[in-house]
Amino acid sequence: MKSQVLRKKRKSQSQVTDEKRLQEGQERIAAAALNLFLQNGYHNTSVREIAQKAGLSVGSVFNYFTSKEEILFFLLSSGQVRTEAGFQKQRTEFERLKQNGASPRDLFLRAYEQYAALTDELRRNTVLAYQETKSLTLAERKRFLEGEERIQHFFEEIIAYGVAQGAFPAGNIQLKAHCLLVLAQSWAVRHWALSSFTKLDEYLEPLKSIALGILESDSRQTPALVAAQDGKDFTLSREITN
Amino acid sequence: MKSQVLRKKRKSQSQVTDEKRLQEGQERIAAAALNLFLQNGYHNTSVREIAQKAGLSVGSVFNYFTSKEEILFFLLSSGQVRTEAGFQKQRTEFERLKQNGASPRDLFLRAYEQYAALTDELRRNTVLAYQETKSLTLAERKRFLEGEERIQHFFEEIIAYGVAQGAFPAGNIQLKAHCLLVLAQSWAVRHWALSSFTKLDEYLEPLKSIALGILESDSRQTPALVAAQDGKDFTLSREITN
DNA sequence: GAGCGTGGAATGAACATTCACTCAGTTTCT
DNA sequence: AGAAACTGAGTGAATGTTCATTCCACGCTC
Repeated sequence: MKSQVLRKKRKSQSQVTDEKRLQEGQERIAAAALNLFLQNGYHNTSVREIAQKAGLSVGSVFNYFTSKEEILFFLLSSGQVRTEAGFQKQRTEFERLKQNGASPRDLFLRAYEQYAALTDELRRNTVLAYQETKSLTLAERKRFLEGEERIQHFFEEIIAYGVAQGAFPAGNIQLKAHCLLVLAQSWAVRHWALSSFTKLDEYLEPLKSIALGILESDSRQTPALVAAQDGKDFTLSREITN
Repeated sequence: MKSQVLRKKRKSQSQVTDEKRLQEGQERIAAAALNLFLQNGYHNTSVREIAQKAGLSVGSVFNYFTSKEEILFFLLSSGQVRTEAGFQKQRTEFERLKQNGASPRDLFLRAYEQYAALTDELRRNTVLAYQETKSLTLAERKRFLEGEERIQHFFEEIIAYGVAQGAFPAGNIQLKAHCLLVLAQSWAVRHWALSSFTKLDEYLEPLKSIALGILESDSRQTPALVAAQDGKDFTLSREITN
């Protein structure tokens, strides 16, 4: 089990009071921590290492953050905040373009480009989030998932709009939105497998036509199954569920 | 930094000698550990908890594994081994079907189904692998990535075959294979976002037509960009690279 | 300008806790 | 009885956090 109970209010003594200095210090420490976390993982990184990398003493770190955990929060939620900001921007632009009579296809492409740019920019935070959610409180974890859900819903909306306009065939909208998000995120998460792409744009360009392909596919019609022997015969052992 | 140095040879005393008993014990402990690791993460799980869940004392755990880390290795590489086994099976069946003159489309669908079944079966191991790679030696980490690369190459081969046969349009094969794998894996990794699907088959059926859509799309032709203001204007701050 | 007082910030040794791992003794099996 | 397996209190190392002390920049007084 774990602590995750007492999120104590900031200790009275010895906090850095100057707001600007505090922020700068936090950014500095967090930047050092992000590198170390990505390299070695949260739990394999000691506060001493963070302090050293940030050019501070151990004690000072705790003038800027009340706990090591808070550094992780800071990193993850700053990613979250920026995602949210970008998302809001997308939303308003979407409405604007819609009013201007943009085609569903263009609406989608624009939104998808923006989303991809955002995940690219926050690539490192995203990877960290995926790897370290287990180190979060349940509540915090939920918040993160909700953020992503909101974005997925947004794409579902865009698709639904296109369907309503007759631009895309009907089909499982949730599934399509899921696929689109996953493919965009895979640029961050599975970067290593995309050796032949160096810049986001190189990846995004061909991805866009794939994405359009997904939108235009009718995922209700199921392709014929291949007749073959039982596909599970390489099953080896059961797993215990809890 | 970390330990990850001394992979000591098994201690002389008090190991479990009976091979069968040893294996059963390991499976039992590993199963308990997998649940805990998935629930709380590797580092937030103590050996005591594992022992308790497995119905053993702490000491006994160390009769079956020489370290906590070894339990993690066991879990990850048993997943790896099973993936590899399934993969080999796929490969031979692929050759067989190809000899029998199966269409590229059917060849692909069959392989994709099998791969999806495999990732579904090993869902929990896969998630663990994604979350805990940071706890591995560099060498171990590399091994895992190589395993996945091999599978991606396999799909690239299948696609290339289809292209050669004139069944699929040419296009960026690496990218397509990447997308296909990511979508299949997302069933395991992003399970929570697929609330409306309860069984793999429900997900796989519509996914197959999406996958075929990807294969049949020509990802070289780029869709027109939407004219709009700079898509990066919600950039907020730089990240430090190391 | 020299001396002094003040308080915010930095420091790192010390503390407390957690936890992987050991081992001497006990139980179970044959 | 003897071997094999199990047990759990004990050990030591690692590490998050604290806090008494030091440092330093600034303003005040004479």
